[in-house]
Amino acid sequence: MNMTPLSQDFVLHFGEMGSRWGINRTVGQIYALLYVSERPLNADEIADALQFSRSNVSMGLKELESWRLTKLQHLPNDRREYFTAPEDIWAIFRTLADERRKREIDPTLSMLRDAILRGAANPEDKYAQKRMKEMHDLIEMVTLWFNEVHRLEPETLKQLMKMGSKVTKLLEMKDKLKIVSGK
Amino acid sequence: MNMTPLSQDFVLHFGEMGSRWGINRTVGQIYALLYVSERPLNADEIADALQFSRSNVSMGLKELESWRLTKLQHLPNDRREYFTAPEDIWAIFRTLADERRKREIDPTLSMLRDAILRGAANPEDKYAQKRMKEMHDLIEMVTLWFNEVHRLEPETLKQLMKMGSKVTKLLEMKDKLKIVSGK
DNA sequence: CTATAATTTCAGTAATTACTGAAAATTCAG
DNA sequence: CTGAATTTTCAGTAATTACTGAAATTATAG
Repeated sequence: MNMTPLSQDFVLHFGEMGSRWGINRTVGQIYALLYVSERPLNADEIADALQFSRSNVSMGLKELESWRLTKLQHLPNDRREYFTAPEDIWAIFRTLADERRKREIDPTLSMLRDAILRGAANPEDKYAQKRMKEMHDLIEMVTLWFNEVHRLEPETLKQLMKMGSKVTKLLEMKDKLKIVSGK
Repeated sequence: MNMTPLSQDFVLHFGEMGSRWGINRTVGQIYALLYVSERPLNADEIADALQFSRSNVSMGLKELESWRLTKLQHLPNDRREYFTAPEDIWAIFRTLADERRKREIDPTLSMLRDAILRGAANPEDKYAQKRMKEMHDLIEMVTLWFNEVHRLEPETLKQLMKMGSKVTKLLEMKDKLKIVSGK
């Protein structure tokens, strides 16, 4: 199987971008290929399209699976495993955010919390703890908020996003409304 | 100079985390060290504290500079350059988000836009374009919103975050308020 | 069960990225 | 200017990460 030039470009770009994050080129390309492919692909087709060894594809798929970014299925009269990227782009976004939180944010928050609670004899440590607290609070705040926004329906989200900086005004309105309703 | 165990742990954790992102261990550690250090440090002090070669520190600082994450200053009667991390953690967060947008999001959006506008003869390309459009719209939406939120004052942001999922209710209130005020 | 198809593992190797020390370039006090 | 202090560059090397092919494992059709 050979990709169309359109898919080619997309796949290559994704490979490059992947390597700017922790994700390696191979994994990025496999995901991109699945993402733009309408029908499910098996490992051999992927290896063929991307010119990777079969074993490399196997490892890449495993990695993607650990990120919960692929779906596995079987076709009738075919023993091979077929892979797709989930349909709903919002779901993909959430999954990715979730995994990153689990792998990167949570351990960092935990480390920071521990560090902040330790005894600090010297002024250096006092200052370091102050800084760590600031970082901790920022991360926690952003994360908490994100978790909440996460649960919103795409429609609500779109609405919110259209508002943009008008949220400030909205917040003011909220206070007025409270007064009006007496609540 | 030797770090306290507290700073040690923080610096090491950051080094590890850095390498999960595109940032290398060295750069992560240098930044962490500056972040928890109350007074500015020169390159030799950094090299000494982290046990890196002087030239490695030089390269690391240059990298951090390209991310606009360090501030350079001079001390009286000292020719050497001294470095700090900016004070305001929100400012740091914004800078980081800005740079990532510039380096990762913008090129991706541009690639997607181009791809979507190309002619698509076959059904595969049609589908691929549909998917790319979905991705493009998601990224653009999140980015636009983020840009707006970005400009808000920390205080407003905190307020918003405290609200969390209540934003949905707030949106409903907004509609009611419109009716009440007749606007 | 058995035979074969499919997938995974893993040791070895290739490719990439990180790091160093020496040399070059730059800066600035005198 | 001059020369010492400081910083940067860069070629070579070390360390890490990615990738392959062969062998082992697992799954399933018959």
